[in-house]
Amino acid sequence: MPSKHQDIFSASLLLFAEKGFDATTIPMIAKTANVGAGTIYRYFKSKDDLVNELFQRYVSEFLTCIQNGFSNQTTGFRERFHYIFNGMVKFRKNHPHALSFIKKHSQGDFLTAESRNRYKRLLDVISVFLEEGKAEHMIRPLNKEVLIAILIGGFMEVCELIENQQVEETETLLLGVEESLWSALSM
Amino acid sequence: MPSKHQDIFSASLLLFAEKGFDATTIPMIAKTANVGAGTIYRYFKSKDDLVNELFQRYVSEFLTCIQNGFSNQTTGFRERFHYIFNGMVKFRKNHPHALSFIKKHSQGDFLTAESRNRYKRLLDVISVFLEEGKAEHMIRPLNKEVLIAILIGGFMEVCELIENQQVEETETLLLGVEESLWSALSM
Amino acid sequence: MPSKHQDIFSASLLLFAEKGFDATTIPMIAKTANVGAGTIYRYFKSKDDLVNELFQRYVSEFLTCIQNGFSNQTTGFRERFHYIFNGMVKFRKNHPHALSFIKKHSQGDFLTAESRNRYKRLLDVISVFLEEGKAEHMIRPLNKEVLIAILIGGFMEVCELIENQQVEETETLLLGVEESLWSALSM
Amino acid sequence: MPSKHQDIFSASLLLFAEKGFDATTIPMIAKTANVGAGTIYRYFKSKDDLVNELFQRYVSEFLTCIQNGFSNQTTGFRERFHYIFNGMVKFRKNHPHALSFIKKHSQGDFLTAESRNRYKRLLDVISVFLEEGKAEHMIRPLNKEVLIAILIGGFMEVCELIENQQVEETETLLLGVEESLWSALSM
DNA sequence: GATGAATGAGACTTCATTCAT
DNA sequence: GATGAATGAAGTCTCATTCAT
Repeated sequence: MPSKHQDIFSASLLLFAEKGFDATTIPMIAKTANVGAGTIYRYFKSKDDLVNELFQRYVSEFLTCIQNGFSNQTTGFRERFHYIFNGMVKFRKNHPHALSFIKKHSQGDFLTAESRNRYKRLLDVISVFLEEGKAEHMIRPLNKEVLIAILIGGFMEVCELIENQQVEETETLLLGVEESLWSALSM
Repeated sequence: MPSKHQDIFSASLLLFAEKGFDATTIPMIAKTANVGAGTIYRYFKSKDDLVNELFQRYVSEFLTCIQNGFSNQTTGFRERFHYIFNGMVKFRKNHPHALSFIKKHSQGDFLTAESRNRYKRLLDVISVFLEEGKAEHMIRPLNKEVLIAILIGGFMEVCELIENQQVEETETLLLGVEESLWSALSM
Repeated sequence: MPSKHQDIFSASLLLFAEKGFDATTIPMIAKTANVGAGTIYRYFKSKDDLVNELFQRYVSEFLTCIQNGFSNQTTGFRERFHYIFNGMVKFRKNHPHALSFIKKHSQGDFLTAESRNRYKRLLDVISVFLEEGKAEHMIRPLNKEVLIAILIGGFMEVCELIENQQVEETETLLLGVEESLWSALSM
Repeated sequence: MPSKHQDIFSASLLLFAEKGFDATTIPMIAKTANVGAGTIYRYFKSKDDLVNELFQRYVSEFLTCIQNGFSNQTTGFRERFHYIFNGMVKFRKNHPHALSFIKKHSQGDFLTAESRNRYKRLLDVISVFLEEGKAEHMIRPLNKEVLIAILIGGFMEVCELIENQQVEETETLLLGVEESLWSALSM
């Protein structure tokens, strides 16, 4: 695997997360990645292509992290939520900036159908959990989109605080946030 | 009555909320507002100026909506929260797209010191409520930035759903969201 | 004669002389003349038209001033030069900024054939004097264009100094300049 | 050898000299230089930057040409004037259009402090010569600004004639002009 | 007649993308 | 394969000119 590809990926993630797609220029990425501007076009067809590949990759990894919790086949909903939350936290740790990036770009006009699909699949996995919870009266009887909005909206906002270093990530903090979000969802 | 000014304001709000500052071009705004591109510059010094005026105006109105609840000098925290939430809901109704706009642009590089200040003042008002609640053990003992992130992050995300018509705004929905968010904050 | 016409004329002269044609905008002229921008178009077909009318008028007046000296039918060349020089000085006094204006705009692309013609006629009058002087070995045997360049170039440059108040216009100064320029021309 | 840089420089010099800064557009320069419009911005930060670089370079070269005459440490004023004049002529030959350019832009609003300074230094060198000459009663007792205006104003105007091919540059012509200007300055 | 709000052509400038080296 | 100089489409903004009031 050519290292340049990874360098470009990392630089893009960082810059897109920080400044957003439009405010990030190809020369910026090239400089941050220590490659020539033209080199980027060896690995990605276009800037749109680059952002879509990034988006798809990190959305998929996020999904994986969340699903890893499920594979345990735990039964209690509170426990399943714990695994989901843990997955989200682990993802955030393994991929700093990735959540900011996903949050900032999930509505972008540049996203392809495939990218939107991947994102939808991510939300679907959470939906399933929530719907099952609703069926067993463990989760509030709210529209699943709304529940996801509260969960993801709140969590991502907290992640941005951490990534912007406005708040320090501690065990206590995470436990508190987890409990808060669980309360928001559960009956 | 300077109708054009209002037309430009409305068109900008709509487009900025939908596509974001960078992805919205002056010709787009002009076309949506049914004015010539040059006309925009009779009313606003620059695109940056326009976005800042929009931002300040709606942040201030948002603040007003929230503070109107307080003037009642209610004592119970749950009740105070109800008024805050109501203020937010009323604001959303009076100014469709304004919340999406604020959410999407509150971190923009183009924001002036004054704009950032106004936004900070908005958060401060909520902070005061939360800190008082924490002092009386009504609100979870989490960092206030985190509490705000959960409250605002969740609420704004729900608003986007409504504005994108992915969810219908009903009395039941709002009550459910209010209860969910209160649970997220309260002990 | 409507006073507005004169107001616009004066304001234009001042601004064109100071900043040049391109750097002077119609709104600037309107403001300086205390009229609306649209009013200018009642009196002049276009900005080009305005600058051409100004140019023609002041070149013609300059020509008149110079020719007034000749009408005396003096015979000595030094004396005729004195009258020419006096005419130039008088013109400068009656029309501050007009010489700067003429100097700065005599090569402009916006000048019409008629404007160029008037300017040429001005130079021609001086040419005649110089050619006659050359014929009588009173004036240096240089190309007439060159003699004019030295005379007009030097004189105009001195006028700009006076108009920019880098030098005070005194009797002594004028006598000195006249003598200097006569020496430049005469044998 | 960055040929494009030179191409842009030459094209700019030509167009600025002919039409002036304001009337010269970037597309014009690009077309004349046979480069894309964007290319100009690889070499110059802005149009203002371009004109200032041009100005400083040619003013400095002009100064060098004039000072080369002085290094001979000649004693007679007439002889020193000859070297100055020769320097000016040589500069004109090496850099066609540069004198027209300098003349037309020496009062521009776009000039930076550094550009103005360079120009002032050029005039200062001539001033020193003139002041020394005045002290020894070789040069007319006129304000030095006025003397410079006559010398430079006359010379530059003649140069424009040559560059516009309204007059042919011959040895005889130059001797005549030199003599004429010397007469204008000397007692 | 007088005004100035409105317009859009065109200016300067940026930046995604290509291609010769 | 890697580079970055070169390009031109497109963005922001200005300003001569028009026209409803």
